[in-house]
Formats: sequence, C-alpha cells, structure tokens
Amino acid sequence: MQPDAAERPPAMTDVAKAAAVSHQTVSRVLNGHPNVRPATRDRVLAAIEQLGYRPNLAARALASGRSTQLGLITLNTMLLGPVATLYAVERAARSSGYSVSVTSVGSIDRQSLSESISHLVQQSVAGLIIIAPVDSRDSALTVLPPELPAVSVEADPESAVSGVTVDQELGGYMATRHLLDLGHRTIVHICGPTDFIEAGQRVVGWRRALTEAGAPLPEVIVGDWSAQSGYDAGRLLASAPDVTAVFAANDNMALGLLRAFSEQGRSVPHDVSIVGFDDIAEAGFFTPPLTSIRQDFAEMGRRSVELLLRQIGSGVRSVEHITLAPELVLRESTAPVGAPAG
Amino acid sequence: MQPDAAERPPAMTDVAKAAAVSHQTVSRVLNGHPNVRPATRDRVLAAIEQLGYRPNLAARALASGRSTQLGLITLNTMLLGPVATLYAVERAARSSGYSVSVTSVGSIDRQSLSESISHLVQQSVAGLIIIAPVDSRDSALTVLPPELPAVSVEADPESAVSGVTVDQELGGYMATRHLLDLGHRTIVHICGPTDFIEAGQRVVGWRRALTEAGAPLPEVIVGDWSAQSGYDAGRLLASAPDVTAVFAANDNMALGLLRAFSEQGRSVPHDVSIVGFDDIAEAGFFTPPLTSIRQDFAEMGRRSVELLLRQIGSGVRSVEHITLAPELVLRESTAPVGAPAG
DNA sequence: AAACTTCGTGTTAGCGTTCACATTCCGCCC
DNA sequence: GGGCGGAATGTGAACGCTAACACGAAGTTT
Repeated sequence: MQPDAAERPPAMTDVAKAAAVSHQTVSRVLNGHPNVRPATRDRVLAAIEQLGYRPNLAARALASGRSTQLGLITLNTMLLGPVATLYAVERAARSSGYSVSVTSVGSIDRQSLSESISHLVQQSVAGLIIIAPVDSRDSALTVLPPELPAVSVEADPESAVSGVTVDQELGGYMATRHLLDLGHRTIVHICGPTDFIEAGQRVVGWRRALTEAGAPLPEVIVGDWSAQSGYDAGRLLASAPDVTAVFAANDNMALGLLRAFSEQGRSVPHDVSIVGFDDIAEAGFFTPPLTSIRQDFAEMGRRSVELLLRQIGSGVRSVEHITLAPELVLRESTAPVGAPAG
Repeated sequence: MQPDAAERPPAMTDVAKAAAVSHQTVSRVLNGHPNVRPATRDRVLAAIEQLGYRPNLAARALASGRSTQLGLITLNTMLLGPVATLYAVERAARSSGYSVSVTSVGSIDRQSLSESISHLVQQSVAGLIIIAPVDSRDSALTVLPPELPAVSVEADPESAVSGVTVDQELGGYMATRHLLDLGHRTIVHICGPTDFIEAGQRVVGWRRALTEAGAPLPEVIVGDWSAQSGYDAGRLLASAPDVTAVFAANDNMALGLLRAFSEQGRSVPHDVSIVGFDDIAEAGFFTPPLTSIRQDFAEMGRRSVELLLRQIGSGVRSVEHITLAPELVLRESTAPVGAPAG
C-alpha cells in the first residue's frame, strides 16, 4: 500500500506535469508573460482549473523579493474616519490583488507606531498605509524605514510622507463661515485632542473665518472626540449666555453638547446653533438633526492605495499629497441668530 | 570598485557567520529549541541584535508549511460589534505572535464569503476568524475548506464551526423583562435584518419574556440596524397609542426611534420607554440617555483568538462554543408605566 | 574500558516560486 | 537550402528558512 501522495495542495510542478509543460511555462501563464502560444496557455489554464491549483504567495514573495501584502496601521477607535478608511483601503487593495495586514495602535506615540511598523516590516509588506492622524512635528513618522513605500491618510499635508487628506482648515472655515452667515458673532469651538493634526487645522480654519469677519475670538475648549467631552464642554458653556453658536470638531462631541444644552434648557437651534464634523450616519437623527461637515473617507482610502501602489511600482518613495474638499451638510441644528422657536 | 554587497537585509546565514555558528543553530535559538549552550545562544542573540536581523516570515512559512498569519473576515459596517471585535482580535493575535489579514464583505452571502475565504486561503493563513454574523442555516459557512481551522464570532451558537457569542436570546429577554418589570404590557420589538442570526435570537428572547408574562405579542417591526430604519419604525408607531414600550435591537435604531418620537411629541420615557442594544459609547448622550444591553466585544475577540490558536496548535478542527452573558445598562429612557413627567 | 546514551552542533535537502540563461523550434532571407 | 533571428519553451540555481539526519564530544552505563 502506497502512502497517500495527494496530501499536499498542488504546486506548480503538478500543474506543469498535467499540462505537459515545464513549471516555468506555468509561471509565465500565471504572470501574463507575452511569449506563450495560445494553445499552450489554454492547456495550462485547464490544468490549473482541473487541479484547483492556487499559487503559493509565500513562495512567490520569497523568490521574487516582493510581496502582495500591504500593511495598515490605524487608531484603535470607533471614530468614523479610521474605520471607514480601513474598509475603503481593504477594498481597493484587494481589487488590485493585494491583501491588507492590519495593526492598530492605542495612541499615536512613537513607541506604539514603531512597534506596529516593525511587526509589519517583518511580514515583508510591500508598503504601509498609516491612518493614525499623527502630528508629524513630533516626528513619529521618522521611525519609518526609509526604503519602505508609505502613505499616510488623514495626516499632516506637509508631511515628508505622501498622503491623502481632507482640507481640514477649509472644513473648519466652512463650518464657521456658515454660522457667521447666519448672523452669529460669538462662535465657540470645541476642538479635538491637541496631538491630532486634524484638530489643529480645524482650529486654524475657525480662527481664520472669525478674524476675517472681525468677530471675537473666544478661547478654544479642548475635547477628546468623545460625546462625554462634548457634554462637559456644554456644561461649561451654560454660563456663557452670549454664546449663540458652537462649532464642534466632530459629531460625537456635538452629540454630547446637544445633550448638555437639552438638560440646561437651552434650545438648539433656537438659543444656540451647533455644527459638527464628519457627518456620521446617525447625525441626521440627533435631536435636532445635526448640521455637519462631511469627509469622503472612501475616496481617501482609494486614493491612498493608488498612491501607495504607484510608489511600490516605481520603487521610489515619492512625496505627493492629495487634498480633498469637505462638504457642508445642512440640517436643523443651525438657524439664523434670534430666529423664532421652531 | 566592488558592487555594494550590503544591499539586502541580513539573512540567517549572515547572523551565523557573525556568531561563528551554523545557520541551523541560529534557527534553533530563534525557535527556542532547548539544546543550545547558553554561551552560544548569547553569541547568536548578540549577532542578531548587532545586525538588526529579522526573520523572513515568508521563508519560514514556505519551509515549515505553517504561517503566523490569521485571516479575518468582517462585515463592512460601522456597527460597534464588528469593529470592536476586529480591534480585539488584532490585539490578541499580535500578542500571540500572529498577524491579521483583514477582508471585509458587504453582505454575508455565499459568494462574498467564498471570495474572501479564497483570498485568505491563498495567503496560506493559519486559520480564519469570521465576524460576519451569518445565519448558518443558509450554510454559507460550508464554503470553508474542511481542513482550515476556523472560528466564528457573533454567529450561530449551534453552528458546525467553533464560535464565541453573546447570549442574544438572554439579552432580548433581559431587555423585555426590564420593561415588563416597569409595568409595561405592550412591548413592541424592532428587530434587525432577518438574515442576521443575532436579530432572530433577540426576537426569541423578547417573545419568551412576553409569553412568560402573559403579555400580548405584537407584530415585530423589521429594521436594518440603521437610525433611519428606527426612525421609520417610530413614525409607524405614532399611530399606536397603546404602545408604551419599545425594545430596539440596537442603539442606532433606538436613536432613530427617539428622533421620531421627539418629532411627534411623544415624550421618552414619560409616554414611551425605550431599550436599545449594544451600549455604544454615545448611548449615554442621547436625548434621553438610553437604557441598553451591553456586550463585551473585547472579550469575544480575545476568546475567539484563543479558540483559534488552540485549534491551530492541535491540528484538528474541534467544535466548541463559548457564550458570554450580556449586561443591562440602566439609563433614562425607561421608566415605570404612567410615571410623572421627569 | 568498550558500548551505549545524551547533548550540542553541523550538513544537506527540500519548501514552491522566480530569475537568468540555455535550448529548441520555426519561418524567412539571401 | 544553409544560416539567421525571434518566438516558445526548458533548465538550473537561487530566495531564506526548517526538517531530518549525521556527527563528534561529552557523560553514563555495564
């Protein structure tokens, strides 16, 4: 009795034998090499089909020195941006024949980032997509191996690493401008954590709109993206009756704000107008539905993969930045100053 | 002028040379093989350190036939469950020396699932974690290669594949029981999409609590997890004044419900009590703060990795199911029937 | 003291690809 | 019709690692 030889999955040589060609010809068919006679190609394809052959990517990576896997580093949060981008990246990568190895970091400090990177480098990923919206000034990105193609998403548009971003400053400007246009004068901003590059840029946009309009420039209230921090900010603002408008740096904080104002009997938008940021799916169902700034994360994901694959293809780490425009979504949390109760 | 030989990263033989041993000894040190003299081990470790050597995982996978990569299939949604589980899985896997290759599916049909699986199989992942809470009755999981270790999360607790789940029926029962205890009699349920196994189980729990209490059994309203669908359900319920309590199968739908009731002047919890499910971070900041059922996704993620690694280690695809208990989180969206306005 | 063990280490042969080069085939020109 | 050139295919050696076995130097038994 012979030992069962069909135990391991078919390899290229098995296909070659079945098609009566050499393994190299099989390889050529697989990689779309031009010089293969159509008849031979068909024979090989038939053998592949019949044996259920699948190329072994580990072997391919070893032999060729390049892998078809991308590394993705993201922030471990439920925020729309990172999550939506992750899905978009995965989808785009897969449709280009790449797979995505994901790593998440709890915070964007140098050490976590460097741990994640080395974990991914060890898997010999072909390139890195970094969603963590890290502030490049603390140079956490300098831990990147200089040869490794990399793209950042939602990061510093001035960074030394290629990246795709939404114009956060413009977003902040648009939100504030909208409130100014409604006649508001004192517009408070609840910003995100200071180590988030996006948070800072929204502040800049807000400030620019205010100075441009000659409006007062109140102190920024610093939140942490959470509804809780928005709520806390809202309780602070209860004792500031001259504040008729608030621009929250994301929708979650805006939600907390709405909650706090509701508890304190300050009606939105009658007494106070509120604009959020992100336009999460639930924003339209807050009480009241929230005016917000939408970012196209799906597009960012796609673009970043595109950028990365181009770098991988060319073999050089080019620096290129793509900036997308945000979009104002009007709902019921904003109204002209002094408007009658709705 | 010689060509630069230091171009490629150091390999095992380089370390071996530096430590004056054979590459096999380096391999032994790396894999914790017992029979290595401490002095030799130290010498090898020093060489590794000095050269900055990192094992090439592709080569290791090829030579050993086993990889240290897990495949993860998840649903492409912003729902708390899948996202939180994904992060927990990644964290647990990494701390056990594994990496996670992620794939997302738009829906849980046979074809998407099978595409994802074959994409991951091709990368020769050591095992699969499937978050898609697929109904096993349509046997979408039968596309799994029978030899591949696999674990499902949030899936059918009776499935032929090992899995970790929260007791959804109990959750549904607890939510409904809570409302019954407050004196409510007509408790409507807005369930999730029918192809979600969890949705069905919550319905069962709801129904059991009602029949047990001899309460009427209203028609289920079918939603799709979105706030919009909760909102639509809420508008339907406007014309049912005998309904004093609603159990929504997730917090997003509960949010839509709150919105609809607010628009129609039905006060929560004075006129209607509402219970949600998931306890998302924002639930405490809804208007009013939402009573909900909490699930420990982090624990599910950890447990599922544990289960999977055990299967991989033993080499057999055992079937084992772990069930965790949900937890009721009381807030302000529920009150005794006929309670005075708060 | 010869003959086993055991430990520590080295040697060799794969794993399934791709790459560089060698070879064969065939049509075409002079 | 012999020689040429490009298209089609084959051959052998990597890639960096692990597995299996071989081997010498100890220690242990008889």
